[in-house]
Amino acid sequence: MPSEPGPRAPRIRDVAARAGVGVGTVSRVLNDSPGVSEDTRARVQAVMDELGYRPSPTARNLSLGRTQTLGVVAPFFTSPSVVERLRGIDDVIGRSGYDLTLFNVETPDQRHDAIARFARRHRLDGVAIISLPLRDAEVRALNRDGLPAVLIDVHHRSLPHVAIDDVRGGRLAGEHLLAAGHERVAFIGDLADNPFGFSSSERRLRGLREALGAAGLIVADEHVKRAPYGREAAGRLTRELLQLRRPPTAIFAASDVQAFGVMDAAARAGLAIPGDLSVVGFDDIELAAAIGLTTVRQPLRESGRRGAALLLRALEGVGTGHGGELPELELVERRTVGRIERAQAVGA
Amino acid sequence: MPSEPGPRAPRIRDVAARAGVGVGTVSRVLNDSPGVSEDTRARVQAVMDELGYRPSPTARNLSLGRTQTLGVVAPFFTSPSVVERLRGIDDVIGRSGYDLTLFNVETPDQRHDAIARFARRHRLDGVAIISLPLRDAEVRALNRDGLPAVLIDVHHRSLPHVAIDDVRGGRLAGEHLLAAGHERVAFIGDLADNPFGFSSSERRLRGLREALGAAGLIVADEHVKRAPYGREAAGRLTRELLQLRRPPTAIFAASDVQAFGVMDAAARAGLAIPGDLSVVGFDDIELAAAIGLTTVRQPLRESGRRGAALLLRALEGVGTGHGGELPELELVERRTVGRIERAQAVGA
DNA sequence: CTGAAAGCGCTTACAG
DNA sequence: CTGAAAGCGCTTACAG
Repeated sequence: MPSEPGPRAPRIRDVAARAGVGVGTVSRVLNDSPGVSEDTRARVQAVMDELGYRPSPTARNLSLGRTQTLGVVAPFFTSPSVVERLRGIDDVIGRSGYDLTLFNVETPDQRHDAIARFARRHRLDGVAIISLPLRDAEVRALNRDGLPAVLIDVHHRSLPHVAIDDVRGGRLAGEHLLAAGHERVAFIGDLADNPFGFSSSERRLRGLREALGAAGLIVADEHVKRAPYGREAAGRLTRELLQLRRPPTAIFAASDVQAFGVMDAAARAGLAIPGDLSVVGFDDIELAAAIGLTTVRQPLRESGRRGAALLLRALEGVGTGHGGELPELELVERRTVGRIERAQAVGA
Repeated sequence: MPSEPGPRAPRIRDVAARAGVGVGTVSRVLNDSPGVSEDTRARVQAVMDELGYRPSPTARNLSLGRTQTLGVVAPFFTSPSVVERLRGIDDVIGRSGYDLTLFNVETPDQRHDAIARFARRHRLDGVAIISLPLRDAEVRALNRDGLPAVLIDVHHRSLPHVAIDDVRGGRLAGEHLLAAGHERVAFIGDLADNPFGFSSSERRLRGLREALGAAGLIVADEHVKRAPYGREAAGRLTRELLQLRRPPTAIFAASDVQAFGVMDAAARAGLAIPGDLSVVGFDDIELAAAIGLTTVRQPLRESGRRGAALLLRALEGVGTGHGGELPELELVERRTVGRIERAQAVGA
């Protein structure tokens, strides 16, 4: 232990005694409640300063029936895109007086734990859930407990949420590739039936198919590859694609992290990007720019901000409004897509 | 609001009444305390299940004088290296029964806020502080309040901490570059006198100097550049270095993120890496491998695990033991360092 | 304007 | 083995 706890911290009653007032009065100056003469207020304040008094949030919360802390449930909270959303959440929660408690979910079990853990609003005043579609039973539990909740990166008919149009994002990627002359486009994404219920990957694939379809093209079945989220897994899928008799000329990855896996595998296979293979990612995380990855930008940080703002509003009992429109998705053109006819490297 | 709060959640007294026992007894079965007949225990348990009873952590904590939550104070908690450490912390705290509250520090003000906010152990049972050297007054405040604290990525003579030998890390980078024939090695790091007090950057520079010094070489003053942490800033410094009359043949960056800035600037300047310029980073964050960056690996995630374990031990009142030795630093050779004599690109 | 008291929902000696 | 009661440190009607 650093040292002896020392004399116990002063409580409200110590302040009251020393100031010669009742605890109620101290509480009132603490809370800037009206009905305290300027005189006593000053005196009490002085004693608080002198004693270095700090009210106990725990006691306060018990009395008030709240916890003053908000939870964030996120799968793989250390993945770059989740981190960006977290940053957005912190932008607004950080200065709100609420504490932020993290519930990391990396296994289906943890998912269950997390949700059970904050149930009954005994622990949290509200919760933001990132990228995890909720089951009906879970939504009912939240409602039953009156626990305000918002969803980020997930659509839901009865809960406030902020989400993007993934299908459109996939279409943007497809159209860009099409414009560059690609006709054999592959897709690398998450498992369609993953234990967390992520579904954005499939929607992005749908968008890609729509874009190609509008040009009379299809995404060949052998060109659609799925694996658990991650860079290595994406690299593995890429190797499979490259060994096909008719390998794709371009790969659209459901996330930048997966796109990096593609680039990695291509490099190891001795392929130049974009000379031999083009790749488009999704997210536009910070490193995409550094690497020069062409990708579909989604407003990650802003989604966190909106979600947090929505949560704060729900806390005040303001309707279940949805997040409003997020900034549009856009394709950010960098250095990983080459024109297919000329078969020559573009840019550096 | 999702819906009406519904009937209020059952309290311990409701369970007691329905089970025909006193609240003390319910509390005892709740806490697996001895001295409850198997009979009553079963009966009480049944009622708890029936009512869906969940004890209030707030009330429990007030009664017990603890909060059951641990804090993590981190600068830029969304930077890759901090995220890795957080992940390590979560590895061990996640299954400990403690909640994790985040205090993000991106400005000197926030630093002050964070430390004031959890003072007096009213809010937290313990705290892990990442990369922020503590001032003496802050350490005294922690001690006075009896708030267990551990430091990660910071050395301290009286607080449990886990840190690496940055000087040695710098030396590893220098020796590797030397072995490849480089004699004009530049350094890009954080501001020596930054508002947060980071100091690892300077120690890494010292190590670099030692290595070159041992070979009778020096790091030219004009080859030492510092800026606030970040990719763009590192890119800016790189451009300055490249415009020198005698530009360096290699750059050692104090972190991988900064190394990416170097690579970015080099690419924009039309320089090939490692053909025209070599670069060595520090950290070995996940993406370093994807990009093929040669770097000094430090055990980021493990540092979080050790720090958290230390904190847990401090919570149990077990001495202030230091983190023990972390896995050794090692230089991970990839594709960004070329041999200087032959002046030819190495690898792909 | 201000104090005494009850209440928030637990835990834990203290007596049976 | 078990219950009644005090206590954790606040807040907030309720009476002055």
